Amino acid sequence: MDNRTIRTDPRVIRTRQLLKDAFIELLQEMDIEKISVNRIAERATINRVTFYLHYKDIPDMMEKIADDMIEDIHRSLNMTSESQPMTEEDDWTMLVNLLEHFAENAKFYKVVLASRRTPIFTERLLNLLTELITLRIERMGGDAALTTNGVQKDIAIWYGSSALIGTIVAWLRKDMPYTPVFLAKQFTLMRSLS
Amino acid sequence: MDNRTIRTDPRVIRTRQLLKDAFIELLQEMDIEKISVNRIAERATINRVTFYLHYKDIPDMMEKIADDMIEDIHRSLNMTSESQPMTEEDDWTMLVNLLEHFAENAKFYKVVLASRRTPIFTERLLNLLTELITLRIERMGGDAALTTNGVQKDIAIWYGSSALIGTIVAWLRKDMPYTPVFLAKQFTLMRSLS
DNA sequence: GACTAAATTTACAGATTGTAGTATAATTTA
DNA sequence: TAAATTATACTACAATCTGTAAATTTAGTC
Repeated sequence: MDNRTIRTDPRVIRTRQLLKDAFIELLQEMDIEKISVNRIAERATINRVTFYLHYKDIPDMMEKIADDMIEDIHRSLNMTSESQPMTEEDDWTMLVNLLEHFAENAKFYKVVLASRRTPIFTERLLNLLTELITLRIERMGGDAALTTNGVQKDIAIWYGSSALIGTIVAWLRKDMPYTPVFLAKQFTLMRSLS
Repeated sequence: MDNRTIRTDPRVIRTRQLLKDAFIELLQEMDIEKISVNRIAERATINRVTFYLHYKDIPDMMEKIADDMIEDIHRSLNMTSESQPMTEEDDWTMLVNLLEHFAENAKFYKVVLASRRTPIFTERLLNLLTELITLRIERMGGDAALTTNGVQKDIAIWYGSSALIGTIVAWLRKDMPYTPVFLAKQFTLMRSLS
């Protein structure tokens, strides 16, 4: 079975859809560690062996579903023929399109992005940074309690903490090409607005 | 065994350290799905049954290790007695302390935060957003190619893409308390600097 | 040295995994 | 429409993993 090219056979489409739906359902109900091929096949009313005709294992299935997700998002962006030449207008449109795409498929995205799929460590660290940034923002905006420069407080917190942890992770992945002090300076430069 | 309070017995400390080291080692070598209690115990030169004397299962062990991690980080911050009263100076110091703590324990953090523990979906989306933001930044700074306002380009990209995806995830978790358009406006307000 | 608690050893039932071979059903093509 | 192709179902199997139990040995504490 040529996995990515030939898949017009309605049986293939149906089977994969059933498996995907079953997997998303199960992700809502339990942690991923508890999801077995057995359970997925059972929920999908598909024979377990058939699963292996389509996917190597569960991680492989997740990769394929993620591939489809990226395709969907690309479509939702309404990219003009070439992706290079873009105006500020297009920039705004793309961002809105992206967010609306998430809103329309919120059920799916909430499960695969926002449920407890976030590994425990990143999650804990994110919580910690969120606390710290909350303190910092509340300290700054003693008067402008709720909004700062027209930015909603909670959104600024989400933004700042995610940016922080994400940058740290990227920095670690690249084997720390900058010193801690340099990176810290960069942080202060970038968040000088919020 | 009172898990968090009484653990002065050197045997307990030794066993948990061996289990933790073995787990971190295995995480470097293979995906988490392939890590079994069997393998951990084997690598730790500890009887498999002993694992269950300390942890319910692997996710439980990860939680406990994450607890310890948060404790460590808190210590590294050098919080002054009270955490509330802080100056801008303290803010800077904390940030530097945090980054230096990561640098000192990079081996551990790189494995638990920066290896492929990031779930496939978030990872894929992060890659996509990184591409988009890279385009945007390169478009803006046609002249100021490498640095914008003194901010390193790659760092600005890490920062912006992480902030974007993190905010979206938080927004989804909260069941989208803002409309897509409103959220998009907030994004433009916050990144108006970068 | 006696007492206490942790770790080991052995054993077991139940579940999961991945693969194989054959049979049946659905789809496509000539 | 009939034949050829391909997907799915069914049954079965060995290997591994899980979680728990009981009895024993080892190490630490008082």
